[in-house]
Amino acid sequence: MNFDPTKSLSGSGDQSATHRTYMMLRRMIVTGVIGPGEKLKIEGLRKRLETGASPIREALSLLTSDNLVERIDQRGFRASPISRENFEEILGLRCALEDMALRQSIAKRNQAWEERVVLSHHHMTRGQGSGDEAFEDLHKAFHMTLLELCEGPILRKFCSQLYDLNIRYRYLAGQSDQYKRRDVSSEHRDIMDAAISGDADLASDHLLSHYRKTGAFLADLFDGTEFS
Amino acid sequence: MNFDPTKSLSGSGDQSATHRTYMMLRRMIVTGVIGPGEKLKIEGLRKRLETGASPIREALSLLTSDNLVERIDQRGFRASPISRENFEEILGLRCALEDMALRQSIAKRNQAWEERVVLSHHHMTRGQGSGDEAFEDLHKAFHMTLLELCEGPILRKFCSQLYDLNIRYRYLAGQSDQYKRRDVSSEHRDIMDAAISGDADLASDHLLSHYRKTGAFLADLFDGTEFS
DNA sequence: TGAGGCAAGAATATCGATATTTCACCCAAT
DNA sequence: ATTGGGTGAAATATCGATATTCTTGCCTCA
Repeated sequence: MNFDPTKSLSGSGDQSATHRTYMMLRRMIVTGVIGPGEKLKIEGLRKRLETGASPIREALSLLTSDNLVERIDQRGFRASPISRENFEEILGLRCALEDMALRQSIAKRNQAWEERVVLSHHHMTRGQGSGDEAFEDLHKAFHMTLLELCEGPILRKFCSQLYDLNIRYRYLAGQSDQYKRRDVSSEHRDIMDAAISGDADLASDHLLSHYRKTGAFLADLFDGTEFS
Repeated sequence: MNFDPTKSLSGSGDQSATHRTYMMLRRMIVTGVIGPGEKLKIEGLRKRLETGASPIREALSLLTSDNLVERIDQRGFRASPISRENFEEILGLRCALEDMALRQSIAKRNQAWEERVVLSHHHMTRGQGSGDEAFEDLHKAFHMTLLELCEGPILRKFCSQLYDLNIRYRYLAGQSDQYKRRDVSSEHRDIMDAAISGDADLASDHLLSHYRKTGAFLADLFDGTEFS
């Protein structure tokens, strides 16, 4: 007795409701549509996302391990709170792990990889005209491509998680625009050029300084007004 | 932090069924009761663990992010497979992250921490007579106590995850016994002494050599007989 | 004989409903 | 006035049932 019109989207395979829900919730939390510390009520989300309770609970469980959602036993879920300490830990870990991953990746570089790096950089440059979210996707793709050849999937996963956590702070600060306009292009180009030429030390320097610059920029906001 | 699985712990209420299920499944996978790559059928687990399908699905989702379980969209869950590459990545990452965490921890050391380290070491030494699982819990507690003061919870969580993944290989190799009997006591003592005296370099050396020794030992097993 | 496809069976994903638990508020008693 | 207890409302955790999807084995047709 159950017709779901969204389910019959021409032959091309749907993903599971859980996966859809996971992606939507993640985006909502990262972009700040759902604020830090906000209570995530099943019933509310059920209506908002037009799905049942089970997919939502599962998606939230998944997000828990991404450190985007906290589970309070017997008391539901809430979006992870933010804090200066949290931000600083993310930045520090990110620098350490991406440094490691980038060096491994460069060590194993080959032509196909170099081409993918150039391409993703190009796409990102092009995407500066698009909306914030579209640009951020391309931006992430570029950074992840740089790490693509690193030793293993676990490290890549950690980096990806930390990336999302970091981006979240940028969205919350509402500075995504400003960031895009900052002269970040040259920083990206420096990283890319060094990586492709195989100079791991230089590439890592550029990468970390890129992160720390953005980091210092955001850290100031904590001293400013908001941020409970 | 895990007490007796029977629910009636005086006064303090039960944990949720999801949490119980999570702990049980995790233990079963880590200790090899559930083998690598094994299909995890909801219905089977439902009967085996005497609970409903929802808690099991949620527990499996949680385990997915610990890299102990893989989710195959629309095709259920399976215990993560093992491989030499996977093992080596775990070992390498573990060395890198625990090195970092241990140094941070030592840098912030204080008397209360030193006492906890000594105590957990003592408990571990004592526990060598107990069963494998009991000893492994104490062993983990000791190592995690060493990292207790590190900068943040994310790093600790990563270390804890990697620890479990590593231990799993030891169980799968069926060498937990042998490990216990190896002269691991002196290695632990060296680590502890260096940590407490504040010599981060020395402590880290001891810790990493401790891991690598065990690592080399296990790696040989891959060349030996089994391991699908 | 082999490839392709259909059908039955099994397993998953999801829904709706219910039993517990928690939370917020009010009232009484000191 | 403040604390303690109790009550009702809201939300969660869990269960049982159903719709969907995948798998496997068999049968037909070239």
